[in-house]
Amino acid sequence: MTKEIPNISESEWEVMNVLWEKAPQTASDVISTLQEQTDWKPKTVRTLLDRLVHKKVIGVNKDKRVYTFFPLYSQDECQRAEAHSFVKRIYGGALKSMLVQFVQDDSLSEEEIRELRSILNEKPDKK
Amino acid sequence: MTKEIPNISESEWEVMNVLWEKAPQTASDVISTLQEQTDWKPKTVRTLLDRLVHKKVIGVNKDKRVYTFFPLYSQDECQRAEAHSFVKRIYGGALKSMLVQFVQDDSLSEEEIRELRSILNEKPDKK
DNA sequence: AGTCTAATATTACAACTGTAGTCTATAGAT
DNA sequence: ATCTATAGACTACAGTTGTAATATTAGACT
Repeated sequence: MTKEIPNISESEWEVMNVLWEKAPQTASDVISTLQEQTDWKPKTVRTLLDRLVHKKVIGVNKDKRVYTFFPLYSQDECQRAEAHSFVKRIYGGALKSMLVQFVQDDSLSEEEIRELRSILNEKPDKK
Repeated sequence: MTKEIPNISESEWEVMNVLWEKAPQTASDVISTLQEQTDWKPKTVRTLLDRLVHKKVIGVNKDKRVYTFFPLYSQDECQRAEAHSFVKRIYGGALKSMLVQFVQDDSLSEEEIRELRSILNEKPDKK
């Protein structure tokens, strides 16, 4: 019964990341934060917010003169949704292929590899 | 000096996967294969092939009356490109977060986990 | 040689995206 | 009460994507 999460575009993800960081936030808040990381004009961010509201990925509180926005899905939910469709599309579902690639690429630090090992080791035996 | 790989859309990836499987192939070949996995009309697949040619992701051999198509980039290259930008966007670059999520999700079979462990173990110590 | 068929080439068209700009209304400043 | 800066609403506009349909052309068949 997993709710169907709407598609979130690349730019929209940036906005979502800001809102997951802290919510609710006003448009100006989000704009300020994004101004530091991107070169988008305020109106651009505003459009992205409006689109996310329209797509029902975020909600908006209109009680006050200045609206505030907040996510309607957890970051975790959205990440999982994206990740699964991504792995399916790009690796034909073979998650392992991707991991192998990353490990080969040295995308992971020694530290991360150690952590990963322990995560894998702690993984309880399948039911 | 990594060549800039053009963006490959979701549908286009399906086509690419067919061509990486075997190349060169005629449009009909690709169409047949995809007809088994999708419900796309032949013309749709044809359009995707044309677009990939236009984007210079695949090449086309026009010597014969019936053209044949072939990838211009290896699957590996494209996967890496996609994967890196994906992890950056969705997980803020924290690959580990994604892996943890997958492991938690039981996305990996016992078998895969075993394999992964050995991959991690064999990973030579960093220079 | 004429016709049919299968490929190729061209065109379509709406939704989604990236990237804003203009118009309107209102809270705050004077 | 009036003016002004801002927030919000509406509009813009081209490129990408999904999803094809129509038109043309050149071998294959009769």
